[in-house]
Amino acid sequence: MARTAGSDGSRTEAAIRDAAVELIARHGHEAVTMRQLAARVGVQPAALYRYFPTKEDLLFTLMREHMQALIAAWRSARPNNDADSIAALTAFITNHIRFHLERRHATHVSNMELRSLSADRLETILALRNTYETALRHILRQGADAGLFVIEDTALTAMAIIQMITGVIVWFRPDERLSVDEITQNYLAMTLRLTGAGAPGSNIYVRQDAEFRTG
Amino acid sequence: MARTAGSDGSRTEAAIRDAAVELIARHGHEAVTMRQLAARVGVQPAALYRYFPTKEDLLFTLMREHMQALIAAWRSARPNNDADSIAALTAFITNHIRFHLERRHATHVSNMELRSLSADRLETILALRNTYETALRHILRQGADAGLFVIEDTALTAMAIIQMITGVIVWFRPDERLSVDEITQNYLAMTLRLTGAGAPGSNIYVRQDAEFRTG
DNA sequence: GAATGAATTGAACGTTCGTTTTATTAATGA
DNA sequence: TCATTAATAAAACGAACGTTCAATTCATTC
Repeated sequence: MARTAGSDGSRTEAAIRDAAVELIARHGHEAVTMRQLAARVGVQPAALYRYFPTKEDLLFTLMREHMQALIAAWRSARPNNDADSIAALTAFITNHIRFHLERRHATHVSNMELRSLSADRLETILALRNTYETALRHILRQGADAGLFVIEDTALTAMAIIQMITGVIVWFRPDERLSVDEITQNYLAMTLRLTGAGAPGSNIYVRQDAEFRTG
Repeated sequence: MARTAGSDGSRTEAAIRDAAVELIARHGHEAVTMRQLAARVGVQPAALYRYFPTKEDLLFTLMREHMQALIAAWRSARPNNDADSIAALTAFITNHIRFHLERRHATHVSNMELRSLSADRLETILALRNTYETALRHILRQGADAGLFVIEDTALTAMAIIQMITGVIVWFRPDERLSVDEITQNYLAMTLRLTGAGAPGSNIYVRQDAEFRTG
């Protein structure tokens, strides 16, 4: 046997990516073998090496493209510069949760498999992550400066929010009793309270809460 | 060679546990080899099998004892039943962050290596985790019933808080610019706002924030 | 319809893995 | 002091690992 009937390089590569994301998310990069991955795709192990030179290259490619897609998604979703900080934060939370719920497996890979990367590749992924997180820090700082937020420490608050809203992929399952919209609205309400967007003197807290309860 | 001078079973076992927690936290369970672990401890690979029958047994033991220690820590730290929900939540957050910052490596192992466990052992660890998380859900529900908290969904809020306050181990480093106390107070303030403990009509929010800023 | 390149197989390489077995030495207790 | 037990070393096991290479077949082009 050799080349199989109907074989197509671009289709095979896509199948490898899809299978790899799912397998690595479930079992971890170290635990997934090239033979296991090949079996899932329906090819022989050697065929994988036509598309990715090493096992780590495959992992790195998946992670880098996921991070780039996340940054691109935020670039499309963010409001104009003249929007107020609460609108910007709302857009950030909404985009983040939607993006991550649509790509639970890929997010798991990008968050959990950093230690399987070589030093310079780790640096690349962390730089992309920092680019994304800086967007949130900017929103928080602008809102705090404008007196809209109550924030003790911008960097710490940004980490706390990121951890909280990314954590949704840990417990969310497709058959969840709450819809994606309900979950998003709920996390948004919590984030706005957490940032003091509903602090005394502002009516935003009450409005948000009422919206959630009646929606 | 055979038994070495000064060798002591209980000391060797403790050394294996310590080295295993650190290595697994850094590289992952699959990536750590028994030879690597033995070298770190300073014994031959075969010596490990006197203390743990298999590699997975070692991992499971570390995870189970960590979860049991976490539950025990909360049992000692929790206030009386007649304490109000805000005091209970404060105690929970404070205990959680202190415990996790003291055991960053073990927490990493318990949170990240679940997929390396067999089905029934996974169930055991998840049951322990559920026991712990139920304590938080109780606090949130009691506080919401008493009108002290504003919570849309108890289970979801509990997950969000757990993710947020456990996430501290991801970015915290021993040389952090903030002290453990500062970090704890900051997370506590965020959690109280998130749960609406500073909702309009309550003066708790303002008090907490002022305490943090002046402390 | 022959030539050329793309896609894949099948087999094998050397290495490393978790684990087992056996022998040997150090500590312990009568 | 002498048997006994605890603690380890040394060596080896078969299996599985990531990866390579030559051979082979399908698709495409002229």
